[in-house]
Amino acid sequence: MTRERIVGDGRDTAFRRPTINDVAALSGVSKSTVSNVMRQTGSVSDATRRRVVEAVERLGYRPNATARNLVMQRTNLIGVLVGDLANDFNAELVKRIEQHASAAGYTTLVCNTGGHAEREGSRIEALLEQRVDGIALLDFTGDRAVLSQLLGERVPVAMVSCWSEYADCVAVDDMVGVGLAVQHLVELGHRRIAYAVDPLMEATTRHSRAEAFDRVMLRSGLPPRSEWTVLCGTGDDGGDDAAMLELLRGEAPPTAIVAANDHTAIRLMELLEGAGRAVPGDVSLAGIDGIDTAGLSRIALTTVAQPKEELASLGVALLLGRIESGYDAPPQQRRLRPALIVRQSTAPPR
Amino acid sequence: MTRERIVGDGRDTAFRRPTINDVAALSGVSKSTVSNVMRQTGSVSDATRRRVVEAVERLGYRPNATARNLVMQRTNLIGVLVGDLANDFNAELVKRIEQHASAAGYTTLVCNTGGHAEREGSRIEALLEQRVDGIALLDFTGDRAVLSQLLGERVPVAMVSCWSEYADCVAVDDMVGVGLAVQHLVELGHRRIAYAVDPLMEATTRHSRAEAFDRVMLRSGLPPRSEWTVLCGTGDDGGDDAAMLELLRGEAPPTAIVAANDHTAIRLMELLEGAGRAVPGDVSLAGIDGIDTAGLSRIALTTVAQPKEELASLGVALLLGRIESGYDAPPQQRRLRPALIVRQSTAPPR
DNA sequence: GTCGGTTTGTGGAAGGTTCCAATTTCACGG
DNA sequence: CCGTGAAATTGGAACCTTCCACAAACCGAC
Repeated sequence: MTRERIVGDGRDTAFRRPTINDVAALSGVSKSTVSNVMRQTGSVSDATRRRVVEAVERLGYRPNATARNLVMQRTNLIGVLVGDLANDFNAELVKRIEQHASAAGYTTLVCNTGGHAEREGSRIEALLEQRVDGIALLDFTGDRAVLSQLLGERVPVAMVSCWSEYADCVAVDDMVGVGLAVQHLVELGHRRIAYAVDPLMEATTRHSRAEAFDRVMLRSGLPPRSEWTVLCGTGDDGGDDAAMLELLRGEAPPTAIVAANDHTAIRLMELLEGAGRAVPGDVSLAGIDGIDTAGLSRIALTTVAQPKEELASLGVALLLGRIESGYDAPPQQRRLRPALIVRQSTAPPR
Repeated sequence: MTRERIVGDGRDTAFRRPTINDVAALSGVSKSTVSNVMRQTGSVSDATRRRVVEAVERLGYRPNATARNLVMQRTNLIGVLVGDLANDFNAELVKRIEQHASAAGYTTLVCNTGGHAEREGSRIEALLEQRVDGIALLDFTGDRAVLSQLLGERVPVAMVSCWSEYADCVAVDDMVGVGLAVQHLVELGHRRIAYAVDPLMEATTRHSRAEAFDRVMLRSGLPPRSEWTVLCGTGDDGGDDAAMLELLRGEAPPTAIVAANDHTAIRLMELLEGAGRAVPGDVSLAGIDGIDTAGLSRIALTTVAQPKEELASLGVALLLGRIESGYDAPPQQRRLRPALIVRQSTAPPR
């Protein structure tokens, strides 16, 4: 039962975790009975149960999930793929997803892709090798190879706050969200409105919000101008903050900016004020997401808040539903309604 | 090789992932050879290798990590326990830890404990069942039962930004950190300095910073007053924001506050300004951690920044070191030096 | 050809569970 | 005391790998 000592330095003894067989031997029953006791299945007499429980405690036995996973073809693990955990919105979402998942008995594997398709692919590969029961995608680079890799694998996938027609999805209705922001600005009197894109943002959402912006502007009788859609960023991410400043320096510049997400809106707020433009004095600024930081009174960013809690709970529910009741069912897609939160970063134009 | 159809609705066919045996059968070699090809071990002829690789691709074979884990007694999984992922500092740390771990071939299991010892215990239990190779503790409630549970398990543990004499640790030197903050305030002319505690904060760090504060104050010839150490919080977390406001309303109130972390400092900034106290006009405010939000020009919080990148990389290095070169070695403990970042939330007293 | 040595390939055990069919034990009525 | 059905218990197969000792094939030299 115990192995021999391995080395001579006197402190390293072969250490073996107790197995179900050790428990069986100590309590004088078969491993099947121990298994039944541990899982509370089958029928075992009280006396036997007590003896087994005692042996379990004496030995400090803990079932080996690895072995269980192998035989059950089930790991109770779910993977969460996120672009940038340092983005408040993602962090909050992941936190809530982990909570719901663990309440349902699942443990969460988190992978940060940094928005690189290559990394995304390799992390998915790792998740699939670990035989996760399902994957929640919070960010998706949109890389076609990755998508087909995933779809070809028959692994349940739920997209949370992003979108694909082939998988279960839950996301905010971007037409409504962007509409709320634009309408608010229009009501304040703005006519010249620019749109700031975050190059690091998840691809499907990025497109859908950008498209929504154009449609909403048109609907408000304000034909969008393509040069007023600016990719903002520090440079190494493919965006160009200078372009936005340039735009504001031109004649008849935008009097308001809708940013594709709060993270960008707050960066922009820094940028503008650093360049001597007051917010909302010179330019109004609205974001999307509703991160906590936007609510600080010193930031006071007007934003279209996503219902994070519903996003997380519905996302987990969709994923677990697919895991537990079969892979083959038409994808379920849920659109949630966002809510406008008006703060002090927006005001009537000069 | 393929199983029979299962149900009659015509779309659900028993699906089995290909195993190493399927590959072996298709390519006409033994599973051992397939294994050798996959792991690039042993010696296999070019011709055979090609045939195997082709079969692997045809079948879409992916090694089953579950089976491998079982036989290798190794999962290449590490657990990360964090109190609150929605706290910027933690999110950034987790992100970096995940990066380092995955670069080293490990996948990361993230658990959010919410600061509850009970939840902490149950999440650790889950991690141990999954047979993670090691656990990184970013937050530790300090619960003794949990600690002994962990220490009794012979599982490698590294504490990142928290401390225990029994495990590998890497954290900032709190005496130095708090010292920098206090010294800065003293140099500005403050004599009456309060200390704001975050009740949700990780226990060991909370104590060490609180103790450091007292010692540093004493050293500066400013005997700390116990009623000036205030547990700040919304109430449901055990803290009491009102108490801090009360304190400021008294006579000869503190002219400066050191907060145990940036998160609390920023909350306090909101609170104070909401109550009509200007920062830094009426009260100076300094935090600890150096989160990104503190650097926003509208927040401009003076803070003692932790070297996040070193914390993460060293933490992972310590953990992997212990995993890969033996459990029994004296704990390694590393103290890093924090750095003061002076911004606009601190100024000379009135 | 045969011999030694190297390269290449193989079969089977082990790893720790769950599940199921089969067996043993038990309690009770006849 | 036997038979019966239910309750309790058990042994072995299966899950999919890795690893190791061993076998087969091959090669060049004599």
